[in-house]
Amino acid sequence: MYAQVVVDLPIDRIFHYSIPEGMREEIDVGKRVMVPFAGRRLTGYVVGLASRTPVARVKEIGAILDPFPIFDAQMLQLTRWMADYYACAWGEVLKAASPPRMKRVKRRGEEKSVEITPFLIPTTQQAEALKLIERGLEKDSSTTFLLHGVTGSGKTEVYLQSIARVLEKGKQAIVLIPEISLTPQTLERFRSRFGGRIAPWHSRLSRGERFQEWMRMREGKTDIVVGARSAIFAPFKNLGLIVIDEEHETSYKQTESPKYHVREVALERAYLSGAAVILGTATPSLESYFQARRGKYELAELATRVDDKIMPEVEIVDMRKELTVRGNRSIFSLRLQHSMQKRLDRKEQVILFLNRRGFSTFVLCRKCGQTMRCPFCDVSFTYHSKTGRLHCHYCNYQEEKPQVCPKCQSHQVGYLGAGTQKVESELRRLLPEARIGRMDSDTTRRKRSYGQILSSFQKHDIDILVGTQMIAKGLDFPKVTLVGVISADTALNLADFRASERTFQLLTQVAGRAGRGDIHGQVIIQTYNPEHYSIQAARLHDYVNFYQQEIEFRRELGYPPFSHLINVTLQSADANRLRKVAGKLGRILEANKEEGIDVLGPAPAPLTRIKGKWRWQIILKGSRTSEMRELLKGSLSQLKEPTSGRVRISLDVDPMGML
DNA sequence: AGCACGCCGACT
DNA sequence: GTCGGCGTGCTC
Repeated sequence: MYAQVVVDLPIDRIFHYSIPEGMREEIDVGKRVMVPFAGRRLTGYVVGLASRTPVARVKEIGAILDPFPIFDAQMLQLTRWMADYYACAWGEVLKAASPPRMKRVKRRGEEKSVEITPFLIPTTQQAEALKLIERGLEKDSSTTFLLHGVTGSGKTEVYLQSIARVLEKGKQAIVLIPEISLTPQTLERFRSRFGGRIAPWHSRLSRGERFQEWMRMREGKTDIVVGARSAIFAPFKNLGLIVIDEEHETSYKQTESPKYHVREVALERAYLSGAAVILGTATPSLESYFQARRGKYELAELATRVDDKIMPEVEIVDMRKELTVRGNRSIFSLRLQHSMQKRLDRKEQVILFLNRRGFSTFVLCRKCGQTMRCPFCDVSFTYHSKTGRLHCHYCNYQEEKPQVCPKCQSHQVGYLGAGTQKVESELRRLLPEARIGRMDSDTTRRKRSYGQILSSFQKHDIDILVGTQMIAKGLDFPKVTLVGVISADTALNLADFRASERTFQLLTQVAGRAGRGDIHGQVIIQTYNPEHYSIQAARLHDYVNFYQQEIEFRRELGYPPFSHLINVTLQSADANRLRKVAGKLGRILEANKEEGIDVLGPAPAPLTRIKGKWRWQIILKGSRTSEMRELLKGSLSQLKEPTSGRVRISLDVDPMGML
């Protein structure tokens, strides 16, 4: 007997090992093993057993690491599919899908008893969505539902009641939510309906807790996992439903290898196990809505908020006119200033959103025009008032702020472009009586500060909360009646085919924070692009309108969902060699490619240098990823022989952006 | 990924 | 003459 083993390295191959006498009984497919490999000891995964081996000299397995298989046949199939689709090694995927190893198992204490709250009576729209979903749950084959519901329309209630149906049938459910919204409050909402049958799964769990939860799932002591991306690998045997909340979130794509998108993995797992999938969002990704339109997904709509709360009123302020017509130099338009004052007078709360942290987003010499840039990255420095220094947001390098221009020695160093720190300080000047809080990755660096800021906002110890991305999603504070977007243009100006989509999603999500209580909400969006369709559609809360314009743009340029992209990034400290290698790979790809595949580039990446490494990229565009992967595989092996070394090449299948 | 082997430049 | 840079290939 020989074990077919995949190792924990980026080598997509199977290696054979002999099984020592004492391990014959214990060895099994799906268990982890310790194996000798090129003079090292590595973790391996047994993916098969064979009576013969094609290899002349095999080594012996060192140890068996699991008392029972951690992967069943279906999970092996799923992970193998991922390795193929994302062009990475099986071992990397298996590693990402593995529970932690535990030496000794501690029993955990008393189950906390939880009060079970009853299900709410669904609204007419929720009832219709549920009826549709229930029909899908009856089937043995997998169905995907796109639950398109405006912010505040009660999508969670639909999830909860769908899950209840699944449990009734003796099946299990996976609920995926973005890490950022995986708060104790969210978990509580699920716990209060399903009690101890919930397993939480997020990055703040310790190894022991993770292992414990994993065991409880495997042993059938829990039926529902609520967690971030990697919860998709939950060891349920009879999976009935996968819910992906905020389906459009970019954080569902893993940024490190294996660079998988959990939505695609979920669809594949659901297909293998005959489970249903619910993709819930107020702003579907273009891909998902496109699939719903062409009948691949079933579309369920929740068009109004629960209790018929009306959507907030969205006003757009044209910042081009602010200075020229109204003589206002402030980062706050007069309209926003007046509205904030009014809300404060009425003892209501305000959220101000700006997707850039720091004080000034660039520093330049007003005399010679020199901008202060990170010496290691191709980005301008951000000035932080907290430290009084220049920070690079890509490599964390910091410098003292210059007293004089390093190029021309002029004293006229200017600080331009506002970040959240600047918004906060300007706000203190403008509204000295207001209590102001700020929430961005600088103020939430300490573990508990995220919850602390939110709870003081909840208690109304804060009147105005200034923040980045992280305040755009999911927050539900009834006293927030005004949301101000300081600049809608930051995402729009990126050289990325998803710029409009991101902008629309972000604006819609932030706008959804307003008017969740009894008072009608108001949203003010400041922009230099007031006519842009993603801004106009957000103003009208009109997803379909946005979709129709954006899908035309994608169709014309052949971008997703009309094609797939593979982003090939080449990195090196040696700029010249990098350019040569990139050029060579580009020529090989051009020469080998077949009809229907476009090779874009090679070109310097949008961020030409990060942490001292230069970056070039080639983008493959085509309708069949399998052909594109074949082309890459062949071309990379041709490139291997004469050059390479010093140049690192990484692949990203279905990248979220071009950056 | 890491580590060994092997081939060309500058050094006690 | 050797030491050591890195480019290349292999790992059951």
